[in-house]
Amino acid sequence: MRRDLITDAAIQLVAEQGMRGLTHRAVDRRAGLPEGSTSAYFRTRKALIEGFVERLADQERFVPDPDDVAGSIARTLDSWLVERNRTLARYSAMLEATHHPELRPIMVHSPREQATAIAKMLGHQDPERAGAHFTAFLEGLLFYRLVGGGSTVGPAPGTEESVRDLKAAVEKALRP
Amino acid sequence: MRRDLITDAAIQLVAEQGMRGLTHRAVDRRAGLPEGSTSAYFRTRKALIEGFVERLADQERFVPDPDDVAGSIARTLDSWLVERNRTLARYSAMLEATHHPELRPIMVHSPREQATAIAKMLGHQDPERAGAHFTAFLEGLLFYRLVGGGSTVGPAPGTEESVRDLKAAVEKALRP
DNA sequence: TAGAGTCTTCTACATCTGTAGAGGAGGAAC
DNA sequence: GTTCCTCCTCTACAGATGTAGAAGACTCTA
Repeated sequence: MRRDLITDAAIQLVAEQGMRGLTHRAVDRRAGLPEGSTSAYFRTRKALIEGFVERLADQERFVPDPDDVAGSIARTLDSWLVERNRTLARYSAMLEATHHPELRPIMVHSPREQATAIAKMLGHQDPERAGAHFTAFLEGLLFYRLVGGGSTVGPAPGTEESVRDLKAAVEKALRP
Repeated sequence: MRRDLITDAAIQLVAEQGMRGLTHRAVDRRAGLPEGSTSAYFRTRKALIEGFVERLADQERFVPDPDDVAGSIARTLDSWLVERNRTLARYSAMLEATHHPELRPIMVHSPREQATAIAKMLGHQDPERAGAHFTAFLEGLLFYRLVGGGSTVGPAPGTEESVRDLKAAVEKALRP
């Protein structure tokens, strides 16, 4: 699918060079397509941005295992660290949404409601707030590991140690 | 000081339009200076970026009150939420540092060592890790409040309620 | 007051970017 | 085979951008 080829190239570009690197022609080159291809599929830059954010949102799906909440969350986080570029692109997109409101509905961000549900399940009083804090913690864990101080921090993603470390942190955050 | 005028305008621009909005001429306009001013002070775009990141780093100084660790941290966090644009610009800079290594030494990010020290003080075993998790949590709290789901979340910054909410979160995170 | 040195403004230009449209290639329908 | 339609590639162009240097305004010293 040409369209996915293009949005995937856009994601890589944004991860590697930031939003500034996202130009029609740069995407053409990155995807190995003839000049003008990206411009044909996404006539405006706004459309291109929305296209790549949609692609990001499509690929994002997470269902926690009720028998191993902390473990499944830790594994998911670790996989996001492994897919470094996708996650970096996601942060760029979130920052972009700050001054580009049309993007917000695309990145619905159901995680928050999930977190509230989990907090309720674990018997927090005020699960609303606990869920928000929990989400913040996860978001921060990820962000900090990926860009904290400008570069990666902590055990190498994809290893057992990484998952273990993440799991310990998640367990602590889940504690009432 | 012309130089500070320029870097301050750059910070606002980046917060409002992202890195892409950071161009020499846009900074001139934003700062109300004649065209060419920014270009004279920062001949290349790279220099301009480094200039504004330095300015950000200069303004960032945090010393926790040992008698009220959680409270002083919470108040600082709240003040960063109030200075929304500065904090947003900082996130843009962190993302930028990902593919622009020269920026890393500028944003030294001492918070991490401070966090380790605090963790040690509070008697955590493995203060290294506890400090890292704590920093991640704070970073996440901030990030999530400011850009979570694409827009601001939680109690209005600058209010007593905001500080109280933050303090509760910080206290929990500080618990061994 | 004259001169030297710095700060500021203006102008130039090659390159890149967003966006549009013209036309071709290929396949399906008839 | 002809017609139609969709998908793709190429070209054009106005405007923005990075960067450099020329020239004017200002400031301080002697």
